[in-house]
Amino acid sequence: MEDSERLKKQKELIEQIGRQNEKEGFQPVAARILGLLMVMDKEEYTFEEIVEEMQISKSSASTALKNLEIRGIIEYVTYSGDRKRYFRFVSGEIVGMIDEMENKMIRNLATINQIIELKKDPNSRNATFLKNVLKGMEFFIKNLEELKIQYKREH
Amino acid sequence: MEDSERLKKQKELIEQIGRQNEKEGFQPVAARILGLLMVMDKEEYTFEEIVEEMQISKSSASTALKNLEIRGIIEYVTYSGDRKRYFRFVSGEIVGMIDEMENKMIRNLATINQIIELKKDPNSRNATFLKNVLKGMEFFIKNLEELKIQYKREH
DNA sequence: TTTTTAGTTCGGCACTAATCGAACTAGATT
DNA sequence: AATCTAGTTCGATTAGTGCCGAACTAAAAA
Repeated sequence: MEDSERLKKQKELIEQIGRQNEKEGFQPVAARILGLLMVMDKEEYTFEEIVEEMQISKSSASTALKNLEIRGIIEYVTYSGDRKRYFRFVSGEIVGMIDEMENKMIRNLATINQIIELKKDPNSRNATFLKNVLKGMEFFIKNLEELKIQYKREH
Repeated sequence: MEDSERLKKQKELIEQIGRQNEKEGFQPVAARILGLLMVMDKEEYTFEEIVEEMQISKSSASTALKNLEIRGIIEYVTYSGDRKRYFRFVSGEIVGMIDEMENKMIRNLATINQIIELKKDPNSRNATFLKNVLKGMEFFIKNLEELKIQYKREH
């Protein structure tokens, strides 16, 4: 593929990833910066370069980058003798992603337990439904735990 | 537990679930209606009852209920000789939840593949990182598939 | 045929979130 | 000491959501 064609496709992909990330709760600018840092061949962007590339104000860049950094999705490095920050994305550890999913499930599990405990009739439609969900969640959480161990062993 | 005390705790739980659901992208009113339908002992609420209970306008109720229904989270039933709709929450099938998670992963996987394909240097830091993430995701997706089968067999 | 019931749709207000520009800061350079 | 660089912080503005009331509709009841 020609370089110019690849660049064009990369830009399109950044936009697509941007929209995808917006759905994950990122603000538009942050979502696209993240896309930039993932997609482009250049792997470390300075603050100024991001402002240039994305056509955004310095203040927007500043807030977006801070947010992304706090969430642990990007980081920056510096090189001695150079005051600039070089931003790059932090590789998402797959086990960490699974952990996150699991934690969310565990929180939901706790809530569902609370609902059931407050039911007058523990055999009502909803109570029964919720108990089933609970059982299923417990099954998957237990097995995810094992999968994580297996994955760590294999890699 | 006394009925009045339970009711009080149920109301609190609805509020808590409401806030939780807001974080999942539901609008405040929809988030709390969902809580109501899950928590209360009464398992089918009419439109009017929801308006009453939640102290919201009919229009808000209408939009919130439509949204929840479109998302497949609640449904309504009718009884012959009664024009009212009786809303209730749809029990989340655990396997369905896992499917959803899996589909999200698969979509991410497709995106990551696109990124890698557009990289000039397939051995660059980011390309390598992304390939690792890809491998991990494939591992978990494959095994989730097996877990689902096992779960279905056991239940 | 008129009225009532059970909602839906629409326009607008209120509030929140996103982005901007301008002023500022702290460290490096001249 | 003054200037430059690399950002940050702080209102102001704009864009977007959420919710409401009022008007509307379609079916049932009187």
